[in-house]
Amino acid sequence: MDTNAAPVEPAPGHLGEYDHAAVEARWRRVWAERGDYRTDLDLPDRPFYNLMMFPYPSAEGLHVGHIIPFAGGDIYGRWRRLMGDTVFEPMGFDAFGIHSENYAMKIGEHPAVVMRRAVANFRENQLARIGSMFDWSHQVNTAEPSYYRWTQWLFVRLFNAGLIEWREGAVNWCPSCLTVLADEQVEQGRCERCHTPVQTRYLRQWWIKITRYAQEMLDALDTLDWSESTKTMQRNWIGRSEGATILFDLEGCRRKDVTVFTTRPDTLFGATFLVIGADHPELEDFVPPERMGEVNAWRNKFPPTAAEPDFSIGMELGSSAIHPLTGARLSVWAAPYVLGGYGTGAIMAVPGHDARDWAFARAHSLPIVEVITGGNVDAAPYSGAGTLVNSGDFDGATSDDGGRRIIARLSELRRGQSSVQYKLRDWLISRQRYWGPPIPIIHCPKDGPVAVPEEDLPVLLPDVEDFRPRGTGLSPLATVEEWVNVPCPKCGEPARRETDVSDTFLDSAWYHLRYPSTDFDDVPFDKERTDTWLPVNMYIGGNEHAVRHLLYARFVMRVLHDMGLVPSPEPYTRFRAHGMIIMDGAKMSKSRGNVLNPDEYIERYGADTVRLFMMYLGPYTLGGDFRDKGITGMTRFIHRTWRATQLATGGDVTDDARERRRHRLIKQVEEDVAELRYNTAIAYLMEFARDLDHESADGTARRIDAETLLKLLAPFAPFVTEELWERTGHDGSVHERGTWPAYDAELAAPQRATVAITVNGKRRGELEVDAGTSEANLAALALGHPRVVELLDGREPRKVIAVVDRIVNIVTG
RNA sequence: GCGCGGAUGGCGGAAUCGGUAGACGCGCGGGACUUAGGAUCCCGUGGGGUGACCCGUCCGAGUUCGAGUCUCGGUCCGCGCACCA
Repeated sequence: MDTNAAPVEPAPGHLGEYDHAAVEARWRRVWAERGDYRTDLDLPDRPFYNLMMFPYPSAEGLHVGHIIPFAGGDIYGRWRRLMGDTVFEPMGFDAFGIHSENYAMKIGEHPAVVMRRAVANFRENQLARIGSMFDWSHQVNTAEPSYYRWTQWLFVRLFNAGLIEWREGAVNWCPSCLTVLADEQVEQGRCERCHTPVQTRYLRQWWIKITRYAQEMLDALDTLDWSESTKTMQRNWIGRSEGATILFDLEGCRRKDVTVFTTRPDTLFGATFLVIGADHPELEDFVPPERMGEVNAWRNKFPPTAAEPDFSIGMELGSSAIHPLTGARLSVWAAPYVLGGYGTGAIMAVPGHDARDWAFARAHSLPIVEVITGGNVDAAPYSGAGTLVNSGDFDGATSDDGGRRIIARLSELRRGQSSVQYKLRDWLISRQRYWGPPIPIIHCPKDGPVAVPEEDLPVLLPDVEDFRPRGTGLSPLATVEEWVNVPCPKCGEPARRETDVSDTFLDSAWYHLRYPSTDFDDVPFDKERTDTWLPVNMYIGGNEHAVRHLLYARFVMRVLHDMGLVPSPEPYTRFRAHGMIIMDGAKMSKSRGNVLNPDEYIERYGADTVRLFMMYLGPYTLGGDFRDKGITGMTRFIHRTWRATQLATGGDVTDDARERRRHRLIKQVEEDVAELRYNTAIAYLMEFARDLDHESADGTARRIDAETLLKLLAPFAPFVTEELWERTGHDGSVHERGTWPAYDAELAAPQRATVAITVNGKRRGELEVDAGTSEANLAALALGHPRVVELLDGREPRKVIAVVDRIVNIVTG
């Protein structure tokens, strides 16, 4: 065969030009008109809820990074549909929140106006073009009253269940955003949105008691089919740690005693002082009355949320504590290095065996005692295990055993017990901002905080002109007198509305419940619909939401399940975190100025090409480097498919080798798509398309191979495959449910095998054999191989290892 | 600091249970067709020698007939958490 000959081209015009813009516009229109992607939610055959994290509609629009979840999730959904599932794939908008509000302020427009414009742009100009089969008849928008009415309903239900509390606490205050931030919105002491150093304020706020579910949520992680990285992050965030609580008596202050938490009860005899968190809500109770003023002045002097720990900051309070076993008198300190919000907010300091306590003791000339052998505590803290010394009766015990015995002794004295603590904190949901759902509470002078009756919901967000935050600790809503003043729902006396709005994460914590029920306005989620569709079968999104959104959503689902309102305690059966797309080795972000708009790529190459290209960049769950150079490879692939499938008109249907090749392809693509290994699935399709193209050129290409290629490619490139399906004479859609080709495992298995021959581990030849040729036969064939005979030169091999279909290794002396 | 990933040609990445390293694509080289091509198609492409040979998967040890893959030690990169007692 002349290898340089170009394939025979058909007469010009025969195939038509591939015009991606025309093809995609046409099928977008046809699909919309026919309602191909409207799901019958009431009579699903095999319901499959395929969800992708919804975006917040920023004014900048989508960037190429968004294609990853939206196209990647859609490919999976389209595949499930071809496999026979009734796939529900909705999309919506996380439209409330500080981010949208800040942008509105920047451009001096009302957030509602900005939001409506951004949503329209996202939906009509961007999401609609990427070829995902979103069912827009069930769109969700968290900023619409028809949605946030039910967010408020959820708040009321949580409140009535005793899971929401109004209490004072040290909170993170962003002096630029002029609002409270949750702990997880603070990054290294700075606001995650504007990077301003965060301050601490003491305010009365609304908290959701998520900590009650810490253990349950930790345990249930084992039952979830989620990305391991995500589960690990949740485990770390929940942060279970085991240890003991120990009671110390106090003298010289209002409090009689204090409980501390430690993970090292074996070091109890090394405790030489106590430290109370500087942000402890009841710090004053630890201070002798005459020193109260001095301590408060000190406490207000420094920002407790410092970026870098500073162990020189601390103050001796003047009261003292009594060691529960030795009776020794220990000094009591306050310092910011101890967190008022974790454990009991107070610690016993064991400077010999804890690095932080050691640094503090050194800075303040406090005694350091060795109670565990293994280091030199004068030179450095030793935090490993060892043998107890200077510990009275417990000397000589190991750390483990000593710890257990000390807890037992404390227990007898009613001075301590083993204990479990979690890093997870309660969820602070108050925001002193405008652009969110008003918290549905009315404060009555007589009845205290009263939930707005469910029939009075929604509490509409009043339309105010000046929505900018005040910085007073009060939301802009507080200035709307006619809105704030209402009668108490309980007693009818004059009362005032809560003026804070709730955290955006409350909106997104339950949106998966709303999608199937958007056509119900009397309930947040219809029972039957919810039982049919929940939990979500597949959820795809970024790992940046691993611990907040995903944890809150799990919490809400669990609570609703305990209330008997939803069929499962977990919202998402399967979750996969997609990888991050980087650009020139750097994360894509606005601040780097390397955010790419997908519109121009779709315009230029078409959505099919862009989808394929993005999925081909690297392993889906690891991400990859975006360099648009390689996109031409995808254009070639689609052109090749365009040509090859239209020219494959007949062929020998019974051709055994080609039939085996076809079955093998189906198996490979199916197995890869099931595990989101899109890059390798595409590689197999390209290989197949290349072969088919060559066969088309010499007129032997089989129609069934073309059909198979179109079916397998359909989830990746929905437009062009649909067009070609029609052009190759088919009625109906290539995406029709349940039409994925089946493969025969026997046919998919290779029939011939190339077996390598190695001598002492070095490759010296190969054998072409029937697949499954026995080890004995392989060994015999290998020993008869001329090259092997030559190398052995009459010597007897010491050992011959043969592995069926793989290798023969001959070992000589 | 702690936790979790990762390191393979010029580049992105393949490689099942430990069994032919480099699938597929980009780029590059050569060719075909063209007035031209940054269009399209075909062939080649880890490095070195250029005869069937040697060297090659971050570095160093180890286990094994055989290691990209397993074990131990180290380096570098990314992500997450970061005073959590």
